[in-house]
Amino acid sequence: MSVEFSHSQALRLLHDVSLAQVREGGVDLSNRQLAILLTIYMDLPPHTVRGLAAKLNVTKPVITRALDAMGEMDLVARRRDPADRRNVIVQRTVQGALYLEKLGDLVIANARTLQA
Amino acid sequence: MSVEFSHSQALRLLHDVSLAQVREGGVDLSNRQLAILLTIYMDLPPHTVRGLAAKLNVTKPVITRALDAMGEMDLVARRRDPADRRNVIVQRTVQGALYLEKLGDLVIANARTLQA
DNA sequence: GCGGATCAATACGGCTCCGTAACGGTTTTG
DNA sequence: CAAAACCGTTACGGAGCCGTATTGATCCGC
Repeated sequence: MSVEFSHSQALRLLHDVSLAQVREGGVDLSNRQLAILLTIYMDLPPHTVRGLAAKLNVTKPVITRALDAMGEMDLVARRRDPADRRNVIVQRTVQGALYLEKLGDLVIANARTLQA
Repeated sequence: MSVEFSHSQALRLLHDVSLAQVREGGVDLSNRQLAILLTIYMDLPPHTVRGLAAKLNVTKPVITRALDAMGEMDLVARRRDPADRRNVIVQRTVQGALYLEKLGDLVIANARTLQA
């Protein structure tokens, strides 16, 4: 089932969500970091640095640094691939799942208040 | 008319939109900048630096710097208030309206593809 | 008018992220 | 096995944004 809404509803939703994020002032991820985090949690594993870099069309150091930052916040975890020890497998964490759950709730709550 | 969707739909929408923004690699605004831009275009004018700072719960220099950056991209314009020359009135631009129109289209297009 | 209040902008030091390039560790190839 | 390929990380210089404090301009109360 697809979701339909108007142009102004779409912008209003973005506005309300980003405003809530800014006003809250808690965890504040860049657009790139959020894209990486959501990819890790919504696309099928396994996720490697190289794979994420290709999927997001950015360089590998960008992924490494984003994982450093989000790992510091316990939003993701890293682990060497035992099968090929050159690879790093990026894994989800309880903290990360919790963060995205709240983010999803925020979107839903704001979507519900949209006027046509 | 409100818009209802599921938790995973909400996150999928965020994922697709942020991914498109990152992959595209064009104009990339911080969360704060986007919140400011959307406020300028969706809330009733007039918009002052102080007013925006209060609405977003950030300090005034944050607004000034964001307006500097977005003004450089022609997404917003500044003008002294003739009635009280201490104030600066923030105005919309054609370029800014165009950017938000594309952004809204991106959200709508992605929302349409959501699966239940 | 003059002093204080109010507005936006700027100065400053610090932090984060960027892109390119180089690096060690691991695996594959010939 | 040695050489080449591959993977993730780190080094480096540069750019952008942060918060606090200050400045310069303008308005208001007495």
